[in-house]
Amino acid sequence: MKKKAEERREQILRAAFQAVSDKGYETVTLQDIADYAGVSKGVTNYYFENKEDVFLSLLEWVTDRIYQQEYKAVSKQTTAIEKLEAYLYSVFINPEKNKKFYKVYLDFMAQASRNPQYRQINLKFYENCWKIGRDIVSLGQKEGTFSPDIHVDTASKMIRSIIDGCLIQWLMRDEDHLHEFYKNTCYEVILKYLK
Amino acid sequence: MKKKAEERREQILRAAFQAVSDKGYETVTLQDIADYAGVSKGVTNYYFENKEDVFLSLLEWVTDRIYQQEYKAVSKQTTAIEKLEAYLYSVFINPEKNKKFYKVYLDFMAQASRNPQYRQINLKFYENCWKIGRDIVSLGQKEGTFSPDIHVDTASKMIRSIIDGCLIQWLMRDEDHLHEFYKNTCYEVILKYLK
Amino acid sequence: MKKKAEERREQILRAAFQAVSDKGYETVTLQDIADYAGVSKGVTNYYFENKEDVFLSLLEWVTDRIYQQEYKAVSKQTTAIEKLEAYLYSVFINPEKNKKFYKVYLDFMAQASRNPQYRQINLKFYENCWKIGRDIVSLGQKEGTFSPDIHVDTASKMIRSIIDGCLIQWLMRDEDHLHEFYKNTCYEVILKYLK
Amino acid sequence: MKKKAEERREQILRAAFQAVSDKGYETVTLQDIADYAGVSKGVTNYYFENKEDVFLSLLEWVTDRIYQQEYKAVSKQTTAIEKLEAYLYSVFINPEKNKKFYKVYLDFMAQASRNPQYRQINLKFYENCWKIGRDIVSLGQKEGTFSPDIHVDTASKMIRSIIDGCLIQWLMRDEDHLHEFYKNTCYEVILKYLK
DNA sequence: CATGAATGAGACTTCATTCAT
DNA sequence: AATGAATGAAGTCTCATTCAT
Repeated sequence: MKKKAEERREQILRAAFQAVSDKGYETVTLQDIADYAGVSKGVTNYYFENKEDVFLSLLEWVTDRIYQQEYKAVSKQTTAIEKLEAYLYSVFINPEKNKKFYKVYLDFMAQASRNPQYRQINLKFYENCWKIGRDIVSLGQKEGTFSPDIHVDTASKMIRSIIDGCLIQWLMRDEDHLHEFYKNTCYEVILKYLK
Repeated sequence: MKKKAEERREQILRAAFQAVSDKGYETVTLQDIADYAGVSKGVTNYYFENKEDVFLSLLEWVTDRIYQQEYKAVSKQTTAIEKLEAYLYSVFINPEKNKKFYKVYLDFMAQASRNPQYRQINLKFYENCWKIGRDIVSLGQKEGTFSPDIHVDTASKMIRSIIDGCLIQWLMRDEDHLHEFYKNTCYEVILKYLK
Repeated sequence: MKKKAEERREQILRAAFQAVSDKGYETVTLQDIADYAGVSKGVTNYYFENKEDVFLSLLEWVTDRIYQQEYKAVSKQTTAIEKLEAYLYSVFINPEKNKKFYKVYLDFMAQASRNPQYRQINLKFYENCWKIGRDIVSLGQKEGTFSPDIHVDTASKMIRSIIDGCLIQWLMRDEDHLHEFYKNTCYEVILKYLK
Repeated sequence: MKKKAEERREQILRAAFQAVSDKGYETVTLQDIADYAGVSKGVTNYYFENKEDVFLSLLEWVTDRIYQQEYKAVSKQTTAIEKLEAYLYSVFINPEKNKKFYKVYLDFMAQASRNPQYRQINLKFYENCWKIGRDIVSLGQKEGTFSPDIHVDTASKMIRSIIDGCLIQWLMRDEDHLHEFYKNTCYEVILKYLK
């Protein structure tokens, strides 16, 4: 029953995601994760090599999920503007989810700044995000919506930089009602840059 | 001699800065910090309440130092463009120093996402950065260099968001030679936004 | 089918013997034993009460096997000297097997020094060995080959002491080529003692 | 105060010796050792790298102490026979001490059979014991007490083999009153071998 | 019969903190 | 003012044992 095992792993990762978001990367214990998952302490070590393995798997799982959501949202739209908007609405999904993810993501980036394994996984996430950005910008240029002077690769990097910069600042300010402000302003800045 | 004590504290904070940058917020031990400072283990507990106190003091000290540098650089210039450029050159000082600071800063933001004390200190840093931004944008509007439609407060937030977003992405990519790229593109994006 | 079960137990014991020899009494896990036996983890607990039961059974099984070999070898000979020689050749069978057995045997003796159950099983082994010794010495005295002053019981104890002492020292020195030396010298010492 | 630290280490080793003798090499915990030493759990890790370091130090310490005792006892005597007797009396010191040491020693030999570090330390002990044996045998040959045909190096190996063989068998039989028997018979066997 | 998922006790180890010197 | 020995809480990980399938 490979299926069962895969479900179990995901159950644990889901619990780990919530636990890390609540308590922080280094503070969270395997016991915490087990508690969140409603399983016994030993289970985590049964499905994962060790704590680090849980975290690496978690980073991979969570960034992949985020990417999938973003990709799906963008795919549904046709014009560059629609796609860009869909992308931003998908990224700035809502205060609760953004908080949950960016808390964890900040933890992981802090790790990634010293640990190549985390960095590697994050890079894969970046590549995916950049790809979305590139596609939107290319399309916009073909449509004539965006300036032909913009360098596509560069723009894709900037789009994600601005997004992350905005959401991190928003998170640091810890005021849910500013979410709308950052979403809109982020969109404006990107749009102005691309036109 | 209050002076002596203050020097001692700074000696420890300087060591802590390097130690945290090298090893990470949670990984670093008081022993590490003592080693980096070339003092005995007990000293840290003598000059600081506890580990958390060291870290809070460190965050305050390091963000203040960064702000002072940025402020000084901007002050020396007269036109808005010159000031903006000076600001960015001061922020993107060089790969080594950016790496050292942003590693620590990511650690602290990860903490701040859950701990109000860190958040408070970071907010003070933000306020200072925003003030620099506001002054530049206001001046630019007075000069006629920047668009009068730009909302000054909003712009100041965005400037720092874009900066942090770029430097974090740069750090994650871990390639020193990209520093130049991010500095330049960051400047372009901001400029395009303000004009 | 009682037979099937008995075979299964022996299969596990054989695996346990190799596993303990390789990894050591306390280090070996039930999983190791299962792996060596090519069966699943649960099987061991199915055929044995618990880990201790495996080990007690193993000690009994392995000492019995050793004794049987020695007994058979001695039985084939007729004179005391021949029997003594056969005994020693059977004990000092070859470096590989001696190493395998004495590693495990040392482990068990270490246990036996504190646990009466192991001690009991080892005593049974001793009794068997002493019996072999007694028979040889008695025969030798009847033949006039060995000194009539030798106390038979005492001699039987000494013979095994010398053998074990030699093989343990040989094992500790970890040089296969010394096997010959210890076998020959052991024989000489015993012979000199008996004459 | 290097002295204080050295005393502390010895205090811990002494406690570890008793604890291992009582509970066994693998069964004993660092908590046990701390309890026996009357100190807190952390102390053991303060004075030793880890558990293995405690045990390696213990083996070294205990075998050295044993050797010193034996050496001193032999040194006091003048003739070969006297020295041999003194050696054996020193080795077969009394049931209590022999039991305590050989329990621990069996544990260590079991380890040594797989771990070169333990083997190395034991080898050093062997060399010392063999040296004592060699000196006695050489002297005996010079005196004309022992047969000139005996090979000195070989004899020294055998003496320790017989001693260890006897004491291990004695320990396995777990009857204090047999101590006298093994001591005497061991002496006889060695003497007969040397003459 | 056999499997292997799940449990949870318990061991080692690290380290912030205290405190006598 | 400074040291570093000592404490003990807490976390990770291993593994014997149980039990549903």
